[in-house]
Order: sequence, then C-alpha cells, then structure tokens
Amino acid sequence: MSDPFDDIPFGDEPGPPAAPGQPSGIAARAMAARRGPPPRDYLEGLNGEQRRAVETTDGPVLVLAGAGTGKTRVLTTRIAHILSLGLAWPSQILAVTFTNKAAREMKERIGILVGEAVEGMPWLGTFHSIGVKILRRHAELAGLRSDFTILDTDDQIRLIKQVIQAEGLDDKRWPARTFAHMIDGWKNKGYGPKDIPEGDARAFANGRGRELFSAYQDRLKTLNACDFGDLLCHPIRILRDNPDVLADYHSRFRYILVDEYQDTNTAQYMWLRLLAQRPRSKTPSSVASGDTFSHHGEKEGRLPSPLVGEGGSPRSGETGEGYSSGFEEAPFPGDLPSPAEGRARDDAPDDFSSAPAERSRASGDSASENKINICCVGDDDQSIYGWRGAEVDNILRFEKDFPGSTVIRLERNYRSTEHILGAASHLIAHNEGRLGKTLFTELSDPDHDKVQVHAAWDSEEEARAVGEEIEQAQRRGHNLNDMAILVRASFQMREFEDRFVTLGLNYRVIGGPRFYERMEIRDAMAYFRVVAQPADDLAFERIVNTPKRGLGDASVRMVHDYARARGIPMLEAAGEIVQTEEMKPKPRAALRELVDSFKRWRDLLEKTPHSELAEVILEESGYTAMWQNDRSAEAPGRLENLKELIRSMEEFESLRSFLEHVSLVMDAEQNADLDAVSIMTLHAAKGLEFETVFLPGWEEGLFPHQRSLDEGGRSGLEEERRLAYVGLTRAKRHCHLWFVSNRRIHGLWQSTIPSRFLDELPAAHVDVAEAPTNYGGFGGYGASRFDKAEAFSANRSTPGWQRAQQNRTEATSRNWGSRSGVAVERIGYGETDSGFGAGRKSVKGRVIEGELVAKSVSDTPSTFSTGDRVFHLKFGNGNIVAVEGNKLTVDFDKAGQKRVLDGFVERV
DNA sequence: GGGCTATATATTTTT
DNA sequence: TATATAGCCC
Repeated sequence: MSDPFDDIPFGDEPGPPAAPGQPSGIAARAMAARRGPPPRDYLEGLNGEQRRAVETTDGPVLVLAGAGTGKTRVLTTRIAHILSLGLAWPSQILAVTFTNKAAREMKERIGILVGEAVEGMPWLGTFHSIGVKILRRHAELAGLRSDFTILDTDDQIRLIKQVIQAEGLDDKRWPARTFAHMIDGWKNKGYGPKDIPEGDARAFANGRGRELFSAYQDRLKTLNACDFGDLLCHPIRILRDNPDVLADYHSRFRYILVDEYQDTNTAQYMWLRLLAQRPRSKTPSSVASGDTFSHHGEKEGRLPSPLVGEGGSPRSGETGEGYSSGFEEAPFPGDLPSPAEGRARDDAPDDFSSAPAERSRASGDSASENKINICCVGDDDQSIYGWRGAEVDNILRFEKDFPGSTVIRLERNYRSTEHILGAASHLIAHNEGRLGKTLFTELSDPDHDKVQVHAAWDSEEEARAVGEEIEQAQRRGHNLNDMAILVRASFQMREFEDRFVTLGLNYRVIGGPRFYERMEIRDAMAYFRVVAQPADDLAFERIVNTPKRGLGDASVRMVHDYARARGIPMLEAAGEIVQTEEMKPKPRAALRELVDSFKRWRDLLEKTPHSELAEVILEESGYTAMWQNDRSAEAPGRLENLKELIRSMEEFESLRSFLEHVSLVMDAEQNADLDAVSIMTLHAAKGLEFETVFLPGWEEGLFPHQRSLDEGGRSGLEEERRLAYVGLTRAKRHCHLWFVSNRRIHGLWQSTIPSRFLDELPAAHVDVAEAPTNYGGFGGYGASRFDKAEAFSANRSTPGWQRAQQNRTEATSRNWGSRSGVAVERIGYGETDSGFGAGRKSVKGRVIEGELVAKSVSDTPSTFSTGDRVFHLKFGNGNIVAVEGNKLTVDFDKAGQKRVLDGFVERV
C-alpha cells in the first residue's frame, strides 16, 4: 500500500497528454491521427461487445458482464485504452474494487498491458483504501488527525462494549456484537447518529440506540480512530460539506471505473455519485447539498438525507412508520446533471478530449467543462451480498442515475460448457427484476457432460462419494487444483475435511479467520500500535497484561477511569499514576516498567529499522518469552507466526505504512505448488473458476437457507438463487450437484428434502447420476422434478449406482488408512481463535461514569492546596502536605503519607 | 490471575 | 454436537 502522503500534489502533476499549449479536442485528435494510430494490440482478441465496452470512453457506461464473459479483461483493457489514447494520465483514473485481491489482480493485468504506467495509478484500490487516502489528506475535516488508527471488527466490538457499559447498560442483554452490526448497517447507508431512522434507534437498548451510536462516535474521535464504515462515511461527509475539496477531486479524476457494481452499498453509491457528478456550471455546492441524494433504494421509502450530520434537521416530526414509499420511479433531481446530459451520444466526438483540468484551472474557469466518465461493471445476477448492505438496486437503476448512459451486455461466455450455462441460465430465469442477460457459448460438444445431480443418504455418504469422484478424476489425470467443493455454509466443510484426511487427499480451505486475526499476531500488532500511536487505548488495553504482569482488572480499571476522567490516553494516565502511590507496589512497579518500556521503544522508533524494533519490542516485553515458556501444542506455531510477521514487516518502509497495510489488507497468500482440492463457501468462490465443481447440500433449509427465507422473503430466496447461479457458473466442464436425505444440524439428525433449485433446472442439461431409490433416498425425486420433464433412468444397473456401492465398501476398508501425509492448507485460516477472549481473561473496561468522573472533570488540577482536608477512597481522610501539579502528597490519618492523584480525592 | 463449570447459540464475510 | 464465553471459586 503506498504511503498516502506521498501523493503528487495537484499542481505538480503533468498536464494531460494533450500537453499544454497543444490544441485539444478535435484538432488534437486530428494531429494524433496524423502521427498514426496509437498502438492497439491490446484490442486484439476482444469480441464486439467487449471492444465496445473498452472503446466507449465517453459518458457513463454500464457493462453488464455475465459470469465468465471477460469482465476483468474489459476493465483492464479499458484502462489501457484510456492511457494509450492519452485521454488521461494514470493519476486521473479512479479505479475501485471491493477486495484487495481484485485490486491486485487488476493492477497486475494493467501492468501487463501498459507496463510502468500502472505505477502512476495511485487511485487504483478498494473503496476502503481509497477512502483512507482521502481521509488522511483531510482528516481534520472529520475531526481526526491524519495519523488516525483503523479499528478492525474486534476492536470495534470491544469499544462498543465499553460504551454500552459506560452507559450503564447490561452488555449481556444488549450484546455489543449486535449493536456493531446495527452500526455497520447504518454506516452502509451513510448515516450518522442523527440520521438513523427513529425505529432503528428505538430497537436497541430501550430506545437508546441513537445515544449509544453517538457516544461510540465520540469515543472514536477521542481515540483518533475510525472503523471500517467510517472510511466511507467520513469521506462522503468531507466531500459533501466542503465544496472546495470536492472540486479538487472533480478536477482530478477524469475516468472512474467500478468493479462489481452490483455489490455497492448505499454509502459507496453516494461516494461515487459525489465524485462522478459535477455541477454543470454552478458552484460545486449544488451537488454537495445533502438533499440531492434521494436514494430511493430504501425499502422504507424516503429517508432523511444521509449524513446530514451536524446541523441537519433529520427526520424531526417523522415517525418510524410514517415514510411514504413510491420513490422507485423518482428520477434523479434535475439539478444534478449527469456527465453526458444534453449531449447526444452522436456528438460525443465534439467533446472527446475536453479541456484538461489544468487548463481550465489556469484559465480561471471552474472545472465545470470537464466530464468525468464513469464506467461500472457488474452482474446483477451475481449480487450475493445483500445481507451486508449491497444494494442490487444500484445497478438496476444505473440508467436512471446516469442519464445518457450506454449499457453494454457481455453475454458470450468463455468458461463453461453449454450444459452448465443452460442449467445456470434456466435457473436464474426464475428470478424477477433482473436486467436480463442470456449467456451463450460456442463451446458446444455432444460429448460434454450434463450437469449431474447425485443423491446420498446422509452428509457422511455425500462426502465419501465426492471423495471418490475426486479420486477417480485424479486417476484420469486431472489436477486437484482444478477441482473445488463449494458449500453453502462452512459447517459443511468439516465432513469433507474429515473424509479427505482419511483418504489422504490434499485439500485447501479458503476463507475464515486470517493470519492477522490470530491471537499472537493481534497481540504483537497491539504493541506496535501503542508505540506508533500512544493514544491507541484499545491496543494498550489489549496488551497491558499480556504477558501477565499482575495488572488485573482493578489496575486496568483505575488507569482507564483516570484516563477518561482527564481525557488523556491510557498510556499517559498510567505514566501519571505510577508516580504516585495510588496502586499497590507490585502492580505499580509492573506498570511503571511497561510505561518506561514504551517510552524507550518510542525513542527507538526514529533510530531503528522498524522490523528490528519490532523484534526488540516483542523480546523486551516478554511476549516472545511467554510463548517460549508455553508448553501447549500451538506455541511453536505461534512463535513461527511472529517470526513471519516480522519478516513481512521488512517489505514496508515504515511501521506506519505496515500498520495501515495490516488494517486494510488482511489476506494470506496461497501455496500454488501444492496440488489440492479447494473447499470454500459459495460466497468465497465468486470470481473463481474450476474445471470440476462439486456443489453439495442442495436441500431445502440449507440451500436455500432457511434463514434467508425467513428474514429475506422473496428477495432472500432470489439472493439464494443467485448464489446457486454463482456456484454453477464456477464450473468449466464438470458440475456435480448433491443432496442428501439426512443431515445433522446442531447435533441432531434431520431428514431433508431436495432443494427447490433442483426443480428449477432444465432437464435438457441435467442428468440424475444415480437413483437408488431404496438407498440414496431419492424418494419422489426424479425426472418429474425437473422443469421440462424427461425420463431418467433410475435403476441399479447405472454405473452411478454400482459406483456408489463400490464406494461404500472401499470407504469402510479405507477408514483405517494413514492419516499422515495429507497436505492441508488453510488459506486465511488461523486456529480456532476468533477474537480476543481465547487464552486470556478479557480486560473489563467497566467505566464508572458518574459522580467521581464528573467531579474530577470539573476539578482543574490546581484546585487543591496545602492544608486542604481530603478524602481518598482507599486511604480515607487526610491533609494535603504538598501539591505538585496534579499530584498531591497527603498525610492520611490512617495510612500515613502517600502520593496520590488529585482525581482520586475529594475535598471534605 | 488461572482454571473450572454452566450456559447460550449456532449462514453467508470484506474492509 | 461443539464451541465460545461468562461467571465463579480458589
């Protein structure tokens, strides 16, 4: 991740390719033409639609890219095209993705096309990383310092818990986790505490939701920290409230490209709109006023302008149920011009190369003449993240949002056989409200396998049979790397893993907790964070007693309370407390030692290479020793991980950039050399492809998942169906669906019925592979269950049945086979240590808000003087004999002379 | 401060 | 069933 501060200031940027002084517009093009066309090798091999998607550089473009139609290729080629035509400098292109992986891949592929130029693309990244970049430059506008910390989910929950407790609420009755989800949901919509619907606010903690949200935001601000949602919301607010800042970005970006547009949430949508739509000739503030965003995607109908934040008058007078709906058709307000408004597509050439930003600025013009051309690529049929805030509506509404846009459909599929596409297309056609695409392929061959549906008695047998299929394929010479098992829910993975271990079959599990979520890594990171940012209380609390220093609940609480009362970071508070006798000698000595250590490490920060410093920290803090002395089985692995952490730090130029990398990029690399079957969830499989795909668990209740049906109704079902579509379209040649008759859920066996999705498959492209009615539990399952009924053979002479029988015997005899020698890779999987609780007593940040705090806040440090009679909670009454700043020496009646902090005594 | 037992709870997950 | 966490006791 590049250092956010190293970015080129506007003024120093090279002018756009039509160099200053040279004619622009048609003339420039004419001149370019005279010099001969720019190299266009990169266009070769594109089909007509792909080419159109690449070459339509003017005006808003929506590319509806079905599965396997070359989406990434279009996106990267389009950038290469813009660059090589000289339509923009690399730094004038904003290219956003959702995941780091996608960003990395895009960068790589652009690099192949344009070489070094990709290095000049500072604005290629995830929504979040670009959000951070914007936020770091204008942090003060969000009430932060530019060295703010980014909290991950774990920190966020810990902080919320503290807030809930501080408000005097029972954190058991009102779990922090639940509230964290609510906050995420609000932030996905761009809401600040003042904007949330009354109903939402009432739903938590006896109607104190808004209060809590607000308190949480305040805490973040004092901690100089952001959660992930803030990385989107703060920039939106900054852009919206600061026309000059917005104008800067408007003149900066000339092309915006968005990947996976169907996954954008409302906040991301708003963010894009702000950047992509500039006012015609008015001041940028016309776009910046909150009320221009009537995002109608809300089911509730009209909502207050999100992020009205300070000063806005959100929804006063509106009751929770009083929303009017019917905004579905609302066009975007007319005063928000679209980039292409008023320009028919045909006259596009006239403003083909509009005046570069620099020129218009130089000539004193507003940047209003420039267009920002947005191009969104996505597939409404692959929208599977509705449950975390994605609004399919954003893509469905694109043409309305960006009038004059071009919609290009990529329907030629290069991945799958006609049967796989036929099955997938037929299935997805059961959804309503699609933009509609029909994938086709030229990869047609009578020899191609149809999609196979298999039945099994229970999940164990399912795993056994899949394992057998895999071994057979392997025997036929297929690589395990070309096979994947895609499950609906991760608990399904276990049975496959167990089976593969007994079979000695290599596998890799993708997804789940990652490297940076492991306990030891998070602990180490917490040390580094405190050194880099002494105000990071969450980090401090995490490691204050790790390794054990005898600083228990009481000690930590004292530091915490004192820090909050004084409004200072805990480390600083600790520094003051250790100079007194507030604490018993033992914890005090331990705390002093820690405080001194941090001081020492911080001094080293400037002088020592950061990876070296990291080693010193882990060594001197006793953290390494803690694991060395640990006799448990995981300890060596943890030490190994710590070494790996330090090794990976070397790749970064500073501790700061390393910490930023970790907070945003949490993925682990995989071992490409290992030949292994992949096991992952359907969600994790999006974007991937495999020669052979196994899709187990197609049963009602699991897939579609009961919970989706219960909570999401029809749209929930449709999202499940899209998930099925994603699953099917991952397969290139072979696709096997499975359902079982009995599945163990939460420990009890339940009999299940085949998924309705199986009924929705077209008979022409599907085979029932084996149908042993008395054994596999097909029951009524058979041809009639398919859409266009066709006869299926369902007798025991089928190879499938025989194989099934064979599997059974083979499997039992093999059960005792060697367990060793199986290569198991867990991509992104740590041990089962989800969170901060494992192996450690969690530090209770119980905060006593109330009298004591109120008093100490109102007391200025110097209100005590020698001779005052005071009361101390622990030492009782006494007389002050000396005052030294906020430290008092008191002669207590019973305890004798002690040094205490003024915050801990009250006048009597 | 550590270790034990009781108890709730159980999709999908990126940043 | 199995896993994580919270409370309790020493």
